Amino acid sequence: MPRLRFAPSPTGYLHVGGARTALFNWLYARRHGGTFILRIEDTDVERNQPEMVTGILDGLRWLGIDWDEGPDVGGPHAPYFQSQRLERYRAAARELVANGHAFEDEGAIRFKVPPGKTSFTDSVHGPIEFDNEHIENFVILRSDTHPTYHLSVVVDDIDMDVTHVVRGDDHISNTPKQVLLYHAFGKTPPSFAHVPLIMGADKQRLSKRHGATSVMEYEKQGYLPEAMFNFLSLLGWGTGSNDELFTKDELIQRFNLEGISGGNAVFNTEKLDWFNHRHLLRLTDQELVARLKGLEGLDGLEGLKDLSKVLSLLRPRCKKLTDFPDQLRPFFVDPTEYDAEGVKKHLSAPEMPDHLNALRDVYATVSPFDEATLEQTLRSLADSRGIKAGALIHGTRLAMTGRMVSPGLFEMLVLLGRERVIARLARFVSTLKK
RNA sequence: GUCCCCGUCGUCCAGAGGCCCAGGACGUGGCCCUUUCAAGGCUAAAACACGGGUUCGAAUCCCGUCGGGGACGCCA
Repeated sequence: MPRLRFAPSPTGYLHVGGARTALFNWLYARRHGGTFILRIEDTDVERNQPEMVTGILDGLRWLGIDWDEGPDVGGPHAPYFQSQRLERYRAAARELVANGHAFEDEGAIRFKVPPGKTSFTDSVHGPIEFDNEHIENFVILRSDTHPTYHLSVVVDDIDMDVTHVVRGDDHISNTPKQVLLYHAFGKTPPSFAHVPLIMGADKQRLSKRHGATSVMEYEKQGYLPEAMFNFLSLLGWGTGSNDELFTKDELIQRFNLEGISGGNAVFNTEKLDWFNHRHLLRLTDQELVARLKGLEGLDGLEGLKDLSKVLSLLRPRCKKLTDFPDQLRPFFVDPTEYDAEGVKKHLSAPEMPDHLNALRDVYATVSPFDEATLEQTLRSLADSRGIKAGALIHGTRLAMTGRMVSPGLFEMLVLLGRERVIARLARFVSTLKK
């Protein structure tokens, strides 16, 4: 059974690049019934920020990536924090010195790179070969007796029986050093898959100046984890088909290392938005309400009359969760202000208040109070008064929402109910007369 | 500078010698629907970096050039 790991160092939040790497590892492990390990590489005392561990864990959990071994859950190879395994690395370094594979140098221990070539087969890039003369005798144990990255990953990956290393492209040139270490320890290297990096719109490596790069930032902005998951998994990987909209399970079924592309991928927020919209549409009402919980201005959402109908009216108009509060407003409170431009555009005719009054009168008694009847009523009223139905519709929309844009008017009227419709019309007319 | 990776529409992905005068998606334009805004339907524009080979035949293989990215730390 394959064993894979995601090994972040807690020097910052979980960014989309790291998340994508974790995702591929997880997908592969789940696809093949393997094990997914989370290991914290916190050997750099200087840059390490312990509080970031929580941030990274939260990011993974939000995406729905769980781990079989690692922090919180433990496992047969605990501890999963490198800072707690220092003795192991020191022993390993001593072993290499004893073997003649490493030597002391100003208090540090360096690996003795042998002459020749070092090669490995990458699942994404195929065979890759480096001439050892381009590899310096690299440090494996610092003079403060902390291990360097190369030593700790290799020792841990050996100890933890890691079979597949899936990581960012930027590690390709580190790989020969690590392969050399495996050989020095008398072990066979795992298989490697180096996935392309995620770039910003300017094709530069993703960084703060590209705006949101933290996974949790996307949660704040109203993105769904399943949408982010779907989007990220298809950044640098293709299923081979033309379909793109997938659930997590579908992605697991399809995932394979061979489908990972060799070139860098640009993070396209517009496409993320589209994925989010589509996944939003797939949510049941219950799920949607649960996701919406906690957003400002949505107190009492669950008790809203005809909630399900209201939501289906708004769904096509929302890309993100954060779009809902604003769209939902008219269903919670009467408008207190009316779009000035809209009033000017649609209510400038002096007889408009009268028309709206007349509409209010018929709406007060019309029955049934349903879409078809309301529309018919409005249209024949407009007819008899010699005005366009559109004029009355726009005016009524302003009265109901205070705005120029809204979902379909008649659908809204029904959901608002006779009382509110009448009251809002009356209020709007009195405002107009002032 | 040295080494490594990569190079198909603006972007993501398909294409693993003839099925490709290159396909899907996002975005963009147009049309339809329509009470506004969305959504939806239809449709259009849009790419094999360049130059040499190999081959009856190349987006697909080889070489070179150019371009992009990455690595060259007692960071990970």
